Amino acid sequence: MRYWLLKTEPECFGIRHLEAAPNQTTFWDGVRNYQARNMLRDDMKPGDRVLYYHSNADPSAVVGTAKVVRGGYPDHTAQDPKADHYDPKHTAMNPIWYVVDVKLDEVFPRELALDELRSVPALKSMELLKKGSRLSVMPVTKAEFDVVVKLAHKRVTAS
DNA sequence: GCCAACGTTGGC
DNA sequence: GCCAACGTTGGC
Repeated sequence: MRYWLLKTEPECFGIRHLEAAPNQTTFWDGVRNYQARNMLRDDMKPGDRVLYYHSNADPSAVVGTAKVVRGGYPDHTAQDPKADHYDPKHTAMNPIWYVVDVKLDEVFPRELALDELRSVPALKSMELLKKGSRLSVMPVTKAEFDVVVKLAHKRVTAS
């Protein structure tokens, strides 16, 4: 089993959208970057765990967890000329872009904003926290995943 | 809105 | 295959 971090924008497909989706499941589409595509297509398998991250948010934060329920399969939205991420080079015969299905695990009792994550020594080498890391899919270690989940459940004491 | 950090494109 | 120009991402 592997561990991942997926980025969404809260207004676009935030964790509340996932929560409201039928069966709390949706396909995670719109990736148009080859490195990220390769991970979706080749590496993400049912049962993998996912940290759900909100980017361009106030504050940007990890807000919950999800599970991969279906591994990479072609992103049909790439074939829709009206879709945001339409790509004429993508066809049913020769798909370029891929999606996975994810199902909500948990909305964290509290968000873990970037600055808080940065303050945790165990997360120092987390991909998300590296300068210039822009991929919307990135691998996370089991240790990092566990630390983040634990932290989200830790009661915050007034300082 | 600024800007750094990438990725992609295309001329050569 | 190099590299400049351009586009996008995303934190701030």
